[in-house]
Amino acid sequence: MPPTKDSGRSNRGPAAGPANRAALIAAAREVYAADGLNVPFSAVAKRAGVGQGSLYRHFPDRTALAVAVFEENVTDLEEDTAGDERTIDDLLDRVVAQAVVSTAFIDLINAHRDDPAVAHLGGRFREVVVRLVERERAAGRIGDHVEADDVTMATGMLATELARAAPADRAEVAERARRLFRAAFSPR
Amino acid sequence: MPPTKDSGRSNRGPAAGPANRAALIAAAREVYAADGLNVPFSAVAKRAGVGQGSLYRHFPDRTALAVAVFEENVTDLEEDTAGDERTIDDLLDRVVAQAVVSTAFIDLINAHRDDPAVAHLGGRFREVVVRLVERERAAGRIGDHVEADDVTMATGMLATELARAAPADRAEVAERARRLFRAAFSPR
Amino acid sequence: MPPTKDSGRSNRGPAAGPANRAALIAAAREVYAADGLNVPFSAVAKRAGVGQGSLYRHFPDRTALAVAVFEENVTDLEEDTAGDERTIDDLLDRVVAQAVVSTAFIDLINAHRDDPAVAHLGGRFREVVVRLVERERAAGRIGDHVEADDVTMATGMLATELARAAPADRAEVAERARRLFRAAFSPR
Amino acid sequence: MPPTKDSGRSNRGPAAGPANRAALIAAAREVYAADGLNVPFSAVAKRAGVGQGSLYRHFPDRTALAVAVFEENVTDLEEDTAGDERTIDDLLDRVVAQAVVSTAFIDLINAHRDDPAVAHLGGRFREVVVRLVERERAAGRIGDHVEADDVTMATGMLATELARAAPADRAEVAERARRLFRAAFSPR
DNA sequence: CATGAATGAGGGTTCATTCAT
DNA sequence: CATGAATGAACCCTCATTCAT
Repeated sequence: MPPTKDSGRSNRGPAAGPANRAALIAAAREVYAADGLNVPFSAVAKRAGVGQGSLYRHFPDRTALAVAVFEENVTDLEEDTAGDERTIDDLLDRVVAQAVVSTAFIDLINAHRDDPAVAHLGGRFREVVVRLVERERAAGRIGDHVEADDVTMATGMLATELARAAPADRAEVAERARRLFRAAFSPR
Repeated sequence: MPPTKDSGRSNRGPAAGPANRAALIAAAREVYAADGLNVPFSAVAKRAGVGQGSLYRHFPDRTALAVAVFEENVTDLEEDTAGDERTIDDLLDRVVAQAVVSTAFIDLINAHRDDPAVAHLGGRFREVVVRLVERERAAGRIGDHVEADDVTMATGMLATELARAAPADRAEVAERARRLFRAAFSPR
Repeated sequence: MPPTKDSGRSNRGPAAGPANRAALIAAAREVYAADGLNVPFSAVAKRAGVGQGSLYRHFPDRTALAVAVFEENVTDLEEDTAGDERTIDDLLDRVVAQAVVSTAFIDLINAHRDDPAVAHLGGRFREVVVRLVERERAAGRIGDHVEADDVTMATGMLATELARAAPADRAEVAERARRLFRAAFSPR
Repeated sequence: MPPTKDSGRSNRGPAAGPANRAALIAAAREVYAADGLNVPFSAVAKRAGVGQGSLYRHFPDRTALAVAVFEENVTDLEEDTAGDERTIDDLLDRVVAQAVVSTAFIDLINAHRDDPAVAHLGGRFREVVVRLVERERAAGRIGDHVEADDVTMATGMLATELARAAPADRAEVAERARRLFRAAFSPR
């Protein structure tokens, strides 16, 4: 059960902790984007150049890792939509850019809606959307029939559709989907 | 009278071929609807009351089985939309009723768009949509901006969103999504 | 996920089923006796020359395997004690001969006393003891204070003590323990 | 006054050495009694509120820890049986109270009978038993056939039987076993 | 042509042990 | 000298696929 030998990169010590955590999050992003959501969990550790045990220490399960990944996204998003200039279109832009990770998160949210960490994150995301919708409605850029939950749902659909498409088709898919939602949201 | 030995359920002989095929398709529908898309492939055989070998004989891989399942759906759909009374809303109704299987099919289509059987089936589905869109547009029930591919995409989004939702939430999700697409398609 | 190649001994077909089952039981006996109770479960499969999957098919968990092993012992025991000549000493002889397996069974019984298969087997064993105790008491070879449960407990203690001892010490341990129990059971 | 920075619980410095040692021994007692012998070794460190490294520094392996734990028991026992009033029954009382830890020790003794620390401890325990047996025999409370090794063996059997039993059954098991040994040891 | 057992690679998770700080 | 994160081998179990009967 101990490492049979001292094979290669050894214990870098506790100092490596935060770096490992960050590496794991980055690796998760890359691996999900490259190989989809069904990669072995351990592939994340391998990609991060980190032992299996460290992966489990930092993120006891898939959900925890997804939460960490998405937490960065949401934080970015909050900062980015803090000002008054952001629109729903900007939100969809971001979704397009993060489609695969977003889909992973949405799947996990649906599977673990009771997990408090997940719920909290979902709440933060919804807050962003609420603010955007209010602002856009006030500006008359979207119809009164549009609710925040409609935009949230559209966000999920867009992400999923992109994650599903072959990379070559993504631009076209994104364009079509966004036209669809623009039509759905526009004032009547 | 031929000897009818072994009237149990073992080897029912060659005559069982077509019956087995049908049983497998039905079983696939049930199993996917009940337990989602991640059930072991072998669960289909068990549910159908058929040996593993027969499953593989009839359907060499998951795609082949999904194609067979969806083929029945498309055939139904073609028959059902042959007349003049069917609308896009009716199409979405059917999608709602078959959400989980539809999602499976969509995933497989995306993963095997080169498989001729898949392509053919996709073509048939698209034909149905084209006809519907033409008719609805002629009737002035949808806007001129709506293309068949928009409806196809909406179909996939709806199915996926439903397959993803917890069973208890499906009614609400379906309602919201359909409102969204109605708004997107309505004449301006 | 499929066998990468056709590496070595391939599928011997369903006919190998019963033989595999028997081989697994025999292997379990050997492995437990040789390496104690903490061997990896998979070692049994390896020793039997059988795939992991087959082990799990025949015996879904450790308990099921232990039950099967001990079932043979109990059946033997029942047959052997059917006549009138058998004594408690003979029972202890058998325990000595099967010490390690007996210990495994006792441990599992204690861990899964609710498992019906385990309970049934325990009941059969107790029956044998009850018969022996009645007969011995009638013959005046043991005291009236001796209950079947005392003998059952002694049986377990003897087995465990032997399983624990180094092989070289077993004869001495067996001798001492049996003297101890003989003293405990003898008429006053 | 020296700077007492970091009064939390991190690195308490060299002074914590003996305290840690004692905490680990106490933790081992608790953890084994509570969760049995198969807890992760690291659980002891966690329970003691001490780093993994300190556990390994003080006790390089499981045996070393078990020896330390049992050493306290034996020392207590020696003190307690120094006077003239103690009986074998008192010894068994103590075993009952310490069943799980005793079992752990017995297993380790059997696995490492060559380890000098283990041997020494075993010797001390045996000394206690020898004294008790002599005294009890002189008092006519046990038969001449009883040897110290018989009592030692009974001790181990009792501990094991208790450690094995479900907590709810322990009282009954203890009662039956002690009756058995009393019968075995009583003068003829 | 059906059956269903056999196979074994692979992914999940745990935990003994080491070692940088 | 304490800390506690890092490591990775090992075990568990599942399930896709094959193939003797």
